[in-house]
Amino acid sequence: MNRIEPFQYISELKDHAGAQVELRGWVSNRRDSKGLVFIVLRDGTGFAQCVVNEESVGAEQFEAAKRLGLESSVILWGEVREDERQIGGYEVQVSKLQVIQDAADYPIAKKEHGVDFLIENRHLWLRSTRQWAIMRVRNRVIYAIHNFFQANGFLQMDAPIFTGNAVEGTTTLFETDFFGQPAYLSQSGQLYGEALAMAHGKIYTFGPTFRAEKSKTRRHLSEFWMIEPEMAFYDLDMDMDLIEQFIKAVVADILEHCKQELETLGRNTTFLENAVQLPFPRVHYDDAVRIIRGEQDVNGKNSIQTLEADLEALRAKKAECEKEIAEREAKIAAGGMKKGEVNFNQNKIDTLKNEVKDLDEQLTNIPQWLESARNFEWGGDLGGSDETVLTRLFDCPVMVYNWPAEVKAFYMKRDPNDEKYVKGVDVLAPEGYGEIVGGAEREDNIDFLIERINNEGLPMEAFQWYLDLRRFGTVPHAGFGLGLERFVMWFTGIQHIRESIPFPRFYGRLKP
RNA sequence: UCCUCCGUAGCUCAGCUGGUUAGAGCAUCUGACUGUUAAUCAGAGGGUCCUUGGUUCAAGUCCAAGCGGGGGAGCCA
Repeated sequence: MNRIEPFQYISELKDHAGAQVELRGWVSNRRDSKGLVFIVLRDGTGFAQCVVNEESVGAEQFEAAKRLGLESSVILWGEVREDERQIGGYEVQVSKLQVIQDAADYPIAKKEHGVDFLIENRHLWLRSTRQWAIMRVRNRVIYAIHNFFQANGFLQMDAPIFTGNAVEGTTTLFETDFFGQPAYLSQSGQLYGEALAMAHGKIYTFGPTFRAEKSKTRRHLSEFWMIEPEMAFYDLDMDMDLIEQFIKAVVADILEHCKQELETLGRNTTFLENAVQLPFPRVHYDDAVRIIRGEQDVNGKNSIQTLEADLEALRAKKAECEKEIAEREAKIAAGGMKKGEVNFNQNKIDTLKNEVKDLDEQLTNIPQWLESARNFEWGGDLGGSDETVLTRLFDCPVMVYNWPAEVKAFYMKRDPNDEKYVKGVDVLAPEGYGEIVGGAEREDNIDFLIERINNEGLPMEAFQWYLDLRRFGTVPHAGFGLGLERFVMWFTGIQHIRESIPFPRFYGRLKP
């Protein structure tokens, strides 16, 4: 488009070195010294330090700048100077300043906050550096996903959000009133995706999904976004090939286009780079069970021993933290310290104490995980901890395929070689991020499908339209579902899925 | 639904085996400082210790119930 804005953006400063610019934005931080005020301005495209000098702007504007509250909105004019010490490498020497609004008592302070407080102020929290970076990665992930599918002959087709029945029959759904009859918020667009694949060959849906489970974990949401491709004439092997190429393409795109954001987030990109370079291991469910139970090693690594070593390492780390806390406390108690030094040590102690809390939580969880891994029985679904145990042994995403039929949904195709199994696949991300993709070849035989619907006790009437897809030109086909937020979580390295979506909805949280 | 941890200033937290008037940092306000990076320094204001009940001469601290929250299990992406 032709340029509309009569002002410049922080992201453009590098093109204006030595020149005058006009910036419009918000005061994300302010410090002052005699005759100088340092404003860290943010405008959505980035952050830049702007220096207000009393001699350049005069007493009146200087006083105004000195009093600006955090998140005040301002317009600044000034000269761009290169300065290696600054974020982005540039700063602005302000010659004129106009305050749009002087904001008072911004609730989010320049210090640590608890999760609950931050979620309560999510509408403001989104302005902070980390959240800003996460949202930019999210945007690029969405863009890269569309790019990949659009470039490879897939049509984007949306599934309905109101549905008359549950897809898998197992999960709790949100019930609403649809002109007098009960309707459920969609928990998956997959069945509709299959109908569209029979019309267009290769399609994908990209929409919100809803689960009413009262989950209280760092990787569950009540409302999240799912991408569900569906391909006619694909079997499970082709499905897995697609999943792998797709994930590699999106990861590569993010590594290329979100360098700055990943750096801001302090993300170690080793595993992301691995995901682009290394072939994803494909592990049969039976092998996964043996690996989890510690009966089969992977590249010389044993699951139980690895977990026990992790436990030992955590204990050592905790002891180290406690030692440092004691040392710093003793130093403070000894006295003779300047106030600033006391504060510095006190802050260190606070950080360490929080670390110890986190470690304690892991120390109570891991023994339970060990117990669950040792006693894992063939035929069960992998729990969150089992996923961690398994992925801990690999350096890139792992695909577990051929699952026991009982633990998977009715629409998955039974393996003709052994009917105990269905041709499903779960993709587990490394670094403890767990299941990011669930996919399968679909049952294309109408008789088997009817049998499964009956066995699960699902209402046959609701599935008649779906069975039509098998009555009229049934073909082998496959697809998968990808959780956008879990994907974003893994890319950004964040510990909580609630940070991966602008306004998270989860058990107990409907506002803001 | 189950297990587990937590609830003290606007925010993050300390407060020991119950014992004077409830503590710190940040934030806010006043002042100092011409290069700060969560700036620093001096000072000021700021409290229903989640609620209810109990034990006690005495409860932020102990006990019980409730409410709210974190993490995990189940369920899944």
